[in-house]
Amino acid sequence: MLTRLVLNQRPADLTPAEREVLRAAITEVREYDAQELVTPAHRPLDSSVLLLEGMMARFVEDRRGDRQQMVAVHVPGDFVDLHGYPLKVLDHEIRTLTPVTAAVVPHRKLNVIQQQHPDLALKLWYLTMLDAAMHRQWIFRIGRLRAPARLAHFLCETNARLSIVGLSDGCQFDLPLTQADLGAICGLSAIYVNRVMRQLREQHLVSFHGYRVQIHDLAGLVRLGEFRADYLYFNEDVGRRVTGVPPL
Amino acid sequence: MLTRLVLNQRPADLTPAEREVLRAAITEVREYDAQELVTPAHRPLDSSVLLLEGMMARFVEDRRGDRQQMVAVHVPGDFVDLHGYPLKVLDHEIRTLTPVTAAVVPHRKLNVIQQQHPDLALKLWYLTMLDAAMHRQWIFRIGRLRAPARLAHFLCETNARLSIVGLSDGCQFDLPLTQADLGAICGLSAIYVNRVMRQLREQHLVSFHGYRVQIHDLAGLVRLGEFRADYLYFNEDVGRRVTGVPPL
DNA sequence: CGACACGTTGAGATATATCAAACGTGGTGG
DNA sequence: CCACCACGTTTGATATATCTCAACGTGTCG
Repeated sequence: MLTRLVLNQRPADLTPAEREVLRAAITEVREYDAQELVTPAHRPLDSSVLLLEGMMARFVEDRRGDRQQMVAVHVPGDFVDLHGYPLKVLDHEIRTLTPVTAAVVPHRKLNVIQQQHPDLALKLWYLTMLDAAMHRQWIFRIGRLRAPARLAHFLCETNARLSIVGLSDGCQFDLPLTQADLGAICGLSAIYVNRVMRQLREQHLVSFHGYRVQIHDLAGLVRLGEFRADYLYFNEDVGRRVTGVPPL
Repeated sequence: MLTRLVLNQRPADLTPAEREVLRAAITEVREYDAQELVTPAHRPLDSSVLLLEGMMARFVEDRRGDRQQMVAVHVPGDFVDLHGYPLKVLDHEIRTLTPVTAAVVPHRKLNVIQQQHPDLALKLWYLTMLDAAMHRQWIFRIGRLRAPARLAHFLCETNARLSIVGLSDGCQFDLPLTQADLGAICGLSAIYVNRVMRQLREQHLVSFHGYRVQIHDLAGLVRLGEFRADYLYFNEDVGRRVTGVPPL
């Protein structure tokens, strides 16, 4: 089912009826190439996209437009630009990182949900608040952590998010990002990302094979990145699992 | 009127009837001292606060709890922890920076709005999306800008936000933050903030007298900080004014 | 085969942090 | 009234993290 992923394993998980309402709001499923612009900045929007397969990201550009800061990475199950529904116009752009399959939900359908399904509407609001919580951790990551910890923190977050949608087995997952991308995420230069990744490898925390990440010491990575899973608002057992606490 | 400030000068400004509904949801007006904890992290909440006078801020703590990253600063008119309504539990704490007057809105009142006033509920959602947009610019500021530009960007944002609530005349405002606070905002050490502030002063961009900021060259500050006001979602004329574009 | 994107390494430049010390300032208690 | 303290600011000297430039390797794809 197309909407099985949304809010999965969170306290505010959707009811079957709500899933059905949301599913019915999808008018189209679209395919995108890698590196394709999905939502431009500063243009009025009339629909939002729900990511089914592949990865997408959001970018804030600086004045010259070359050096971009990534402010969010999206995995399957994310309602990528749901915030475009209340905002109408975005302050950043959204692009695919890989080939993508995504469901389109027109804002007129969301209007109906907002008017007639207040409980579901609240859960959609909640969903956008999860994004905001992740934004705050990105600020913390870049503002307070040194480069190795930044990478570690990002890898922990990504591992956790991929875990609950079945795209990480808890220590191994695909991460289709170049070192330049990781730099745009962590506020580092691509070259320094390279050196820091080597450090992490030499400390036997993670290794990288092509675009595949293998975590060798999750607890160590969590410690280095000062990662706490609580801001992802998973159910408790999930939170424990993704921070390397062994199951009871 | 207590709610006059909310969403003021934005396209989604409240109607008089909506203002009245929101005003009626306030059960109490509370006073706080400076540096007081208003909302702890990781505790269930049952009300949110609307800031009327003074300034507040939100903090994400690192593992040791000493070095904190500020992720948001709040000025009068901000619905500081409205996001606590959908989230129920916060991933960060909220403290006052100055003595504060704030209105308390219980979540049970927000439930009624969510159920019975979908248009107003959407505007409240919108309000939390403005916070998220500011989070994204904080990420950009810390991730892509050098220290002088970070300070400049933050000062531009704060000047703009204070302007629309009448607390800046466009080039002068009170900013009750220590240099250590500015460091916690910009991801810099307090000592370096001091040196960078001197640079800004020597370039005749801004000067500081106690806790009063005077902007001498707004256009220059905007350029240095690569500041664009669009993410604040003001009406157009306001946006032009706060970026130093002279009135026609 | 050449072009191109990405990864890797080295050397050197620069931005920022850290440590230490001195200086104001306002408040507080004697 | 003074002595004192806590707190914030300012400055200098030095350490460190990170960036930039340049070069080279590798795989992929036309």
